[in-house]
Amino acid sequence: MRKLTRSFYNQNTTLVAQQLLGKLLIHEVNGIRRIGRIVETEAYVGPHDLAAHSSRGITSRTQIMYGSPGYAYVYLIYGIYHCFNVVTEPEGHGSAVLIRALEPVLNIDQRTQGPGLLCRAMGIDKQLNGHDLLGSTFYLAESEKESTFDIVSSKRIGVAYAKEWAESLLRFYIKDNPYVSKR
DNA sequence: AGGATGATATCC
DNA sequence: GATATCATCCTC
Repeated sequence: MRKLTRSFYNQNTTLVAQQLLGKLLIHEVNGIRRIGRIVETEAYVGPHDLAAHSSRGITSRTQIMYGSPGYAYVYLIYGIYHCFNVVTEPEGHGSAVLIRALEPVLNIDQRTQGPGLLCRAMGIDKQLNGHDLLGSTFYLAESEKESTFDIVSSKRIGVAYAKEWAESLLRFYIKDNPYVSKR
C-alpha cells in the first residue's frame, strides 16, 4: 500500500482535491481495517475563500487548518455529524480539502455517500482532529488498481452564505459513480 | 418543510 | 454569559 506523502498534500489545494479522487482512505481500529475509495471532494482554498472556516482567522478551531499539510481536520457539524478534511499547502496557508463521499472497499457496512455519513461509517470523530495522516492506522494511499475516470466539477454544497465564493467550481467528483452524494 | 443537537464565533 | 449560525441527514 503506497501511502500518500507529505509533499503530496503540500500542493495547490484545488489540485490536491482533484488528485484525491480514486485514492484510498484507510482507518484501522481494534485490528479492523476499514477502506474506502474517495469519489467526491471539495477544496477550501484559504482565508480569502469566504466558505472556508479559515476565513475567520486563526482560532482554536481553525489552527489545525493553518498547520502543516497532511494532517486531519475533523469537526462536528449540526450537533450530529463529523466532517473530515485533509490540510493542504505549507503551514500558515489555511487551506484544506473536504472528503465528501467514499465508495466502500473493505469492512464498511454503512452508507458513505456524504461527509457526515462517511465519518460514521469509517469511525472518524473529533479524537482524530489534528492526527498525522502519515501514521500507521489512519492514512490515505494510492490505489493498487489502475483506474481511469472522468472528473466533474461543480459548485460546493451548503455554502450559499459565501457570496461570490459560493459560485466557484471547487467540488469535484467521479463522473457516474453511484456513491457520489445526492444533495 | 422542519427537526435533531452541540460546538463555536460573535455579540453584549 | 447569551444566542445565532452551521462544509448534514432523515422523516414527514
